Amino acid sequence: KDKKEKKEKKDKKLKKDGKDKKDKKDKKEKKEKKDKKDKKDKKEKKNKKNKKLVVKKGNLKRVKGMMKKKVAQQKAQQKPSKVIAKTEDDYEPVNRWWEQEDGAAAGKRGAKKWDTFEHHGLMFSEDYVPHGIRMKYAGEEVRLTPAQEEVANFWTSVKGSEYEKKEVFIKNFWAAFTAKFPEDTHIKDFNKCDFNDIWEHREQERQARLNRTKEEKDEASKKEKEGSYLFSHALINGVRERIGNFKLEPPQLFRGRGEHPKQGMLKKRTFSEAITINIGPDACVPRVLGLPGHAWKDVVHENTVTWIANFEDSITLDSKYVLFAANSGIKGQPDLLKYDRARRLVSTIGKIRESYTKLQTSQHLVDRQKATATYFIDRLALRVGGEKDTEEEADTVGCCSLRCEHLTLEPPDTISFDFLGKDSIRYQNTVVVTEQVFHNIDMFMKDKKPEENVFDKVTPTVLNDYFKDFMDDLSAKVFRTYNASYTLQKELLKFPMDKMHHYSQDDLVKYYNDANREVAVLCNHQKAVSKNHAESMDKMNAVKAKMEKDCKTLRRHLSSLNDPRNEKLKVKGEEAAKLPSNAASCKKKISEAKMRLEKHVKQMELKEDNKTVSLGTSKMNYMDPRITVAWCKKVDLSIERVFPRTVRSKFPWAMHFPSSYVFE
DNA sequence: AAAAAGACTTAGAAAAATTTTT
DNA sequence: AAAAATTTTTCTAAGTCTTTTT
Repeated sequence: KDKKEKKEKKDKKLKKDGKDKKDKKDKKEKKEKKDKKDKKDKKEKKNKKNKKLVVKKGNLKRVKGMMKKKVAQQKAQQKPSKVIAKTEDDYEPVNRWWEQEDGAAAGKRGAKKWDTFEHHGLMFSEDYVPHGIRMKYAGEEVRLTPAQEEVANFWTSVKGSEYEKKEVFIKNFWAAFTAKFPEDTHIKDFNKCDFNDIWEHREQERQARLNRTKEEKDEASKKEKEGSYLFSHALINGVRERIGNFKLEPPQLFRGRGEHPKQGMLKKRTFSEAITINIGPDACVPRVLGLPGHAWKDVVHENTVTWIANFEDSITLDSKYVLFAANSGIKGQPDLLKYDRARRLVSTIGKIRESYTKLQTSQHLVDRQKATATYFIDRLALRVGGEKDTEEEADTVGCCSLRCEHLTLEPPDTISFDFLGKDSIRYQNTVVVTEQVFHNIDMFMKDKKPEENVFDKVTPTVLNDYFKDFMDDLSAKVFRTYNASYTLQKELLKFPMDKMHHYSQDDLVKYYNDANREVAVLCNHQKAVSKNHAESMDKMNAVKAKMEKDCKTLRRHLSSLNDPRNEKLKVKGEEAAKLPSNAASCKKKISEAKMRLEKHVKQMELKEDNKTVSLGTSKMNYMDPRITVAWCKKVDLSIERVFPRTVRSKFPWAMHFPSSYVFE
């Protein structure tokens, strides 16, 4: 049965691919693509061999079953004399946990995650290799020790970014840099330092790397893969799964977001002595590869957690985790539960709204604040906003930590928000609220200083405890997931199914992206304006002007064609030759040119609208992927057009849902 | 009851890869 | 063929939220 389904899928895909290609590509391109694909296939075959090796090394009983399966798979693949096309399923065997009954059960927090678990530890970066380029101090060359030189390198890698100009960053870097010098050094003044030679040298290296030929790049990435394949996957319950961050973070100057007080501090190289390894009790403890003579801090066998290793971050001093990649079952299971939780909120939200509307008039200040804060979390999809220590972190806020200075009240019912949220992203929004909410906020803010909290009686714990009354696994963040998914569905439902056939695949993608954008705006997912946005906008404006001129020229030409008495156009030879010789063809040209102009203007608008909006975050984290899958099936749009590979491989469990799926 | 620890999700920047334009 | 633009992937910072400790 399984095979049949797979085959069907493949066939469908093939057809679609064909269609897409016909749309645009000419034959040449087709051929090229095929070649590329063939290459890929070869590569993947090699990888598979490697995988087998890894499996062989494993000493687990379960592996035997897997091996049999794999052999069978391979035989099946070898049999047909011609392989016409491969799907992604052929490249990486997926762990189909969702096909088992209650397959996501292990996704619950604290549930047992594995019976057997083995991996090869973490990948350490190579030791620092000095280049010997000197810095200048007050015009004089200074020879640097390797340790000094390394920190100097870190500084040059920040050149051209905002960090280079930030006072705090410079201060912290300077402290880290001078710590590498003896106390009696004459190097005392940052402004007398000139790192340009070092920058130049590293920039040259960077350019050389960028300018490598395709072959050289492929060769390098092949080598890189060979070097990391040992570490990139773990074997959990006998299933090979990708690890997300198996490479240790290279040392660098800490790049905190916004006004982070620790930006520019030296983030030190992590050694094995700071790392705890989590692994099956029967598995071999991995060697500390690359650091001879070193040992792990500890080895534990905890099968109720998802981490592979855990180490202390030298900047924040709290622990960081090495975790599985997003496409792994161990990440997929809790993710599925997350979206189902948000779905259950759809049928509970009515009760919650009723409750908090009532509580907004409560005699108890705590309840009143709680209910009003919940209103924001529900209606504006604000984050809950835990307390932060501004000595240690950037000063950002969420709902509970909003201060009076972040709100402006405009009677009778309008509130303006202006604050820095997560990642120091600015949230600016003006909303009309209910009379009661306005009254409450006004009351909470009365007699408070700008730097005091609006909701001084409420903390995330208070809110989350309140939410537990309605659903035992409801917390503040679920409202964001719910809101995002609900909005996507609402927007996609507006699609006119009866006019479906007037929509090209590109039109459908645009329709989807418009819905996606609604969600991203709601969640305030932003990105920095690209460096050359203004420039390319200017270019597009120039093209627009040219198009408008062309339209005008054609219209004048038409009028002179219609009536010779009208003023003749004064155009030069080449351009004149292009003008049509009769009125009918001129009319046609005008309408064509008009269409082109309209399309171009639309494109410009879209670009401007998208300038600061990031669609990816909601796609990866907030919108139930089954809504997208269902819609794509309904309108016959191939999922690849809206879900890039990373997204598809994160949501394999969502792909089989039918077009009738609803988020409710 | 408050604070800290612990574990995991969510986030934008930057790098890398790919596609489009010149 | 090179350059520019755009998309995708990688990286790791920055949140949330539950559990444990004080």
